[in-house]
Amino acid sequence: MKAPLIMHIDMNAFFASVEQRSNPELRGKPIAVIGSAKRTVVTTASYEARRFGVKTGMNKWEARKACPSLIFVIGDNQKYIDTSVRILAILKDFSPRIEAYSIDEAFVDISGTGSLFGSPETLAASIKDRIRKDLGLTCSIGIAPNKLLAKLASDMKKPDGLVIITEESKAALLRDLPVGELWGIGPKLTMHLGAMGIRTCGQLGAFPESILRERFGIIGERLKSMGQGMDASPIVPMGEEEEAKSVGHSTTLPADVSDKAVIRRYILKLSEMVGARARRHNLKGRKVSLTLRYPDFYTFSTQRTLPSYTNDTHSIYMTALNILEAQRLRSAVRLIGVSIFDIAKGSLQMPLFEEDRKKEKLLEVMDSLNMHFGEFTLTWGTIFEEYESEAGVISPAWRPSGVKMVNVK
DNA sequence: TCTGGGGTCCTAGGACCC
DNA sequence: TCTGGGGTCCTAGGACCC
Repeated sequence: MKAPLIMHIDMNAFFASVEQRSNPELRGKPIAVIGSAKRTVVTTASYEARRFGVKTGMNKWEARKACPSLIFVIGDNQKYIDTSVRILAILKDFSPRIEAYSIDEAFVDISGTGSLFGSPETLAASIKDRIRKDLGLTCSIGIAPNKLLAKLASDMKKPDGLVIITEESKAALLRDLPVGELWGIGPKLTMHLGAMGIRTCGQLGAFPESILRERFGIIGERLKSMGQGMDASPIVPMGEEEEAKSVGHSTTLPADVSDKAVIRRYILKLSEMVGARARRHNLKGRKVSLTLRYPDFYTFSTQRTLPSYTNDTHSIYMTALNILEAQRLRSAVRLIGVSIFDIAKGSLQMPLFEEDRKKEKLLEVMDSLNMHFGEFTLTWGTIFEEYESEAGVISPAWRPSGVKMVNVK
């Protein structure tokens, strides 16, 4: 049996690089890709901007303060989607087993490709070449026996890096590596582990599993093996992904809102976005949740279980509205979110009654019209123009196809 | 004139049933 | 008057990821 070999490809400053590629005036300059909404954050900073300390997640003012000459570019999701699809097509030439992990990252199973494409170094060089020639973009590539280490490797040299970790080299690498560098160990776990005297992967890998398990539950079982650089998680090739488990949309309002009528209209818009996307993919949910965020960032969501599975905008809206009406708002609201979950494939849940069938027909017509004439041409109730300009930032949970191919205008 | 949006997985506690 | 345990469903919330 051939030894598993996994490649992780991480596009360098993806959105910013695509913008610099398509607009020569931006090349070599500090730029930050942002959303078009009023309260937006930096999605990606170019390497020139990063040198000034501009980071993902900064708001515009923080970013401007870090780098006064920073150029803000409003992101163009369709451009990134098209580019991502082309990258995946290039990867397809090298292996059929590709996991589109996010819009700018992919795992490729390159086990046993040696006879076709040469050594891992040669293969990585060929892929980098194709991406550079065809798209004018650079990427960092990590190659290792599993996904955990491949991801770590691609992160070790940026931009345009290539790092290979082998079974033989991993122990020396992990010995002094901070645990927080590992994929899946975030700030909180780093803190808790630190309090236990565990700071490096070497220490984590040598720690008694029983204690980790006791302290961290099911995650604890994995932690020790992660510290040892072991990971059995499989590549999930494109087209073999599991069905989505939830479908949702949320929006940060241009300004905090306390008027319930306005909040209701946003809930309607979000319900329609959720319903339309779920219907497009024939998914129905049995639970609806409404999320509210207050100006102090206190965020909570309340869910309600429905008697049957639905993807009907009206049902989603009414349920979310019921949740809202049961709340006493603490203050003005900053963010509103609506999602459905506990998902079933729609065809498994045929409507029982004629009324429901008629409603479904109506929704189908509405959806097809909206598809031709743009979102929200037709919808339940009134959606005012004032909301049309709200634009989102593309989700990294994005997939080239299926329900996760969200493209918020 | 602060702090986006879309996800997954896990845990804990309470209701309810046998 | 005091004593269970197991199982499922449900909700809320947190950690993590890009």
